[in-house]
Amino acid sequence: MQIKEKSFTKEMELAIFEEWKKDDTYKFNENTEKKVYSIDTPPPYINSPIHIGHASTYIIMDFIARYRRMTGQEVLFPLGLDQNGLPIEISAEKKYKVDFTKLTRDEAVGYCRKLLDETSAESINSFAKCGIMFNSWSEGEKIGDMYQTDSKSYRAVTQATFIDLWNKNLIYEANKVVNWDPKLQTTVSDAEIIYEDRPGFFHDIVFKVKDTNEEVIIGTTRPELICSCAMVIFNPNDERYLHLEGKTLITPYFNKEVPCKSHTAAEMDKGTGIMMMCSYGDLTDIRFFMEQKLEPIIAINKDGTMNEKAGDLSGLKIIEARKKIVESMQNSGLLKKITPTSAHRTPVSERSGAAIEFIEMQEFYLKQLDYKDKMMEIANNVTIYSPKSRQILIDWINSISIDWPISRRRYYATDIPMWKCKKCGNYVLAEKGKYVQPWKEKFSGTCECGNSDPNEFVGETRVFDTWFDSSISPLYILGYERKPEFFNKHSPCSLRPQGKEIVRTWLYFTLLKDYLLTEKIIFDDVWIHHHIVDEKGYKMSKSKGNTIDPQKILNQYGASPFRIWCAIEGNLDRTDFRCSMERIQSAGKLIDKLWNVSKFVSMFELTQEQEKNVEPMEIDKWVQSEIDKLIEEATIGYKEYDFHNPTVRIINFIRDEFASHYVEIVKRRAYNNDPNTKFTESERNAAVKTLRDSLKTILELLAPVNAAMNYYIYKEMFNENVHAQKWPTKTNTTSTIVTKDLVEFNSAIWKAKKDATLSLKDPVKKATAPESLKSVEKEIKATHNILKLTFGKEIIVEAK
RNA sequence: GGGCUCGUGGUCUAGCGGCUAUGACAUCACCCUUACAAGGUGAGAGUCGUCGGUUCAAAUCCGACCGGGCCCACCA
Repeated sequence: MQIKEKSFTKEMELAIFEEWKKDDTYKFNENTEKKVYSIDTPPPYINSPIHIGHASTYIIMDFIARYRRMTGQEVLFPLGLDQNGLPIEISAEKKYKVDFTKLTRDEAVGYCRKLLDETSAESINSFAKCGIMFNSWSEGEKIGDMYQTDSKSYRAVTQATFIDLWNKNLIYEANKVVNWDPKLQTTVSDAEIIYEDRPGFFHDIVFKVKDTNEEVIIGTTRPELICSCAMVIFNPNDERYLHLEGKTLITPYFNKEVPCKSHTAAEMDKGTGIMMMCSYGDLTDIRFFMEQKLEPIIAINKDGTMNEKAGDLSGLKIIEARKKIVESMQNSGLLKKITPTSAHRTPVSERSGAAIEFIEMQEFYLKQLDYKDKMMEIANNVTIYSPKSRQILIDWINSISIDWPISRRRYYATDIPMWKCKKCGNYVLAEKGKYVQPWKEKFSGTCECGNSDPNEFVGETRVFDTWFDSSISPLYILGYERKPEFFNKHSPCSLRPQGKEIVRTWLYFTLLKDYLLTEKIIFDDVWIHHHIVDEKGYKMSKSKGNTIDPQKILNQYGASPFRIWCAIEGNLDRTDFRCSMERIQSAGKLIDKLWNVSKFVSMFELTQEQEKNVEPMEIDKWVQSEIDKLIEEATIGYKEYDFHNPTVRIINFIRDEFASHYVEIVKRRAYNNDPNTKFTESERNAAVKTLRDSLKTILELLAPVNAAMNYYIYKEMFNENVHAQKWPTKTNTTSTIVTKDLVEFNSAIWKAKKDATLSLKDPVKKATAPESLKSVEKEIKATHNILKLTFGKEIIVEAK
């Protein structure tokens, strides 16, 4: 069919996306004999609409999926939605203006469900509008179906992995100092802590030496912790305090005796140079207490209030307690002065913004310290694109110092599947395969001690860290626990695509947990992407107001320019993309050429009879040999997740070689209606066949990126689905024409005509072309209307 | 504070020891040419972040510094 439309519009595109949703091409066939290429797509949080960073990275994943499908692989490209954890709860609390700590658990869970129902449709729709084709758009149990991490099925698998790890003796419960978020009332992992510069104040308070009554001024930022002070230290080189070595000091306000020692942890130029060690103001304190084998005095409760250890500060919140003790000490002269510190690095909960407190809690841990060497080996062996990102993972593994705390005291997450036997105090586990909620379900079974009375078991109320769920996504999508045969046949997962900022969380935890469960490196390849930043190179954030809504781009330009932009802007695995509407818009113009040249080529068709009667000329072989180079570059590039260089090459080829030179030269042969230059029927047919074959290959090569337009053209011209085609292979054609000679000669003619203010149709008096173009003599003479054409070393053009 | 990473015409990008540094977008000039004015042809625009070093030769290797980003960290 001939293409008539002036241009490819976003309306045509939307119609195609709707067609695709019904197209079996993208569905996943569980019983396939093909090699499976599985993509562990990052399940996005859908508590807010997807932003431009999501859109861009999923578009690149769609490139990968489309390319792999064409190479003959069965592509597993499922859509997952992450619906567990604190972000969901916080969004729900905000949106419905409720406080979960004041609700029943069922009510809290209800609000989360409500939020998720209201927001998920919008996100899913945005993906579709980008032309991203997942295997499925509805939730289900089949491989490739959309999944949600809060579904019964997913949670059952999460629970099963816990049961397995518990039985492997890899999980233990321990009373340890944890990072406590007093606002959310939960333990948080190191990965969920950020450090903020917050203003602080040194409070110079007065300690007294026990026997001499000498006053010692100590600077502290946490005066409310005086009650838990267990020692005072100064630097061994600090002559101001050397005489205090081994003395006993009396704390102010609480009048408790504490030892005074020299220790290198104290720095001479910080504060007053002498410091009190409390349990626990910060991580220094924790390490110090462990080192000195000091008994901690925990004075802060889980809810961020002081307890009875703090004397009359008991019951007050930390800030209130600080205020009270400061006022009181000021009045009694125990506090000399307050000076602001330079910005004070404060550990803050990433999710809630509350300052982290360090308290002791009973939590479950997954062993990871024992596996650091193994993890390092895995980090060194998994294939990472770009290889430079490997270092992020290695650095993180090196810095791990505690086991992974996997339990949380929140509501909307996977429930820990166990009960405690009231009789013997041991834990009993749920059976694998079914999602259980021990906090509202009774245990039916028998404890090792013989207890089988359902009322004699206490259901666990804690839930899992959200990374405990997300870290099994590659297992889940490959049917782990649910379809063991499929899983065994098709694991490990082919690709993990993800952002560099979650290497230490999602990537690390997945490699760790899935190794502990399967003893495999769970991924063949890991593709780590950088970020979409604003025009000036700054990170986009809602608070800065520099975010770009992908809907705006899609509504204004459609998906095609955006997809092209994702490819041509650079390699996202190596660099950030600066997002500008202007550049996205102009990216769209780059492929107008493909549309127009397709319109031209579609004017020519051959009958079956004519197809047999072709005699390629040298220029036909030349364009074929150039396309061979493109095939090679695209194949190598795409395989290594480089869509940038091949796309730029293909687009440039279409315009600078194919349209400008090949099409210009053969169009007279294709029309073959110039009485002065007649071609034979088989020469004419060769032109048409080469035009059509070349375009066909070009469309195939660019199909992963320019998915919709190429689909449209291909269907019109060749009546097939380009995305279901076999990836093109080289024809190994050779040509005597030197590309550079051809391009330079044509350019010289065009320039000469322009300089002589001639029309392109006007004749050229005489010209000398490079020797390698001798085989195209007839055609270049006709193309440029050259009256006298000779060949030599140098290009000479005499226009008039 | 430490580690990693990036820094190439106005903007983005290729190159990662060796011809006059690749290409795009934007800018300017001219041009309707049997696909294309949402186009074509051509032009201008860069001391390859800065400063040193290695080399016959450096955008490319090394060091220091500056700037962006990510990650980590015990400053009372």
